[in-house]
Amino acid sequence: MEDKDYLKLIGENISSIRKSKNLSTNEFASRCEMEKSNLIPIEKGRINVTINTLIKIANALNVPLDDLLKF
Amino acid sequence: MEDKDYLKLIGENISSIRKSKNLSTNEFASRCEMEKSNLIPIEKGRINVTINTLIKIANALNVPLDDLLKF
DNA sequence: ATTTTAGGTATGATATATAATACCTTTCAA
DNA sequence: TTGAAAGGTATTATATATCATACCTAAAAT
Repeated sequence: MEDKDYLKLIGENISSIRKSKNLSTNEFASRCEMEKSNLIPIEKGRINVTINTLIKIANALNVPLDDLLKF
Repeated sequence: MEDKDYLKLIGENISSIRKSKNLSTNEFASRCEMEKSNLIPIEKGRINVTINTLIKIANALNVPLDDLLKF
């Protein structure tokens, strides 16, 4: 599997968990203490996220890190 | 748990798996197609690795990504 | 004794993740 | 019929991940 594919899957995981918790991108960004302009491309799989960012996201979504990395 | 702690744990995971497979840092770096000068600080938990790098590492070690992220 | 090999550090260059801000469009409630 | 609130994009700036290379020390191998 290509790197890009992993990023896309991670983005989809994040996006679908966020939606399942009824969080807007704004609310989500504020919980992550990150910029929406950075989070949306992450959900689209356009950014090669760092582990610290993934941890922030997992915390904001209140899920274990593993949930973001299911392939 | 602090970000730094996660990085340290991930580094320890990587280091101990590498050693358990009897890989030198040079051989490891070459399998990752990465620089040793970047991998050693990762093992020390000094670098906020990206997902693509973690995936390269997991592939080089022939373990699932999850194995690097056990806390 | 000399050479390898292994772990490790230092440094300058380049690519890119993230911040910060502004803006656009559509939808829907007031 | 306006004006929030939603998803999304664009851009500039800053921090830092990764590359590329050179170098050091200690321990083993020859």
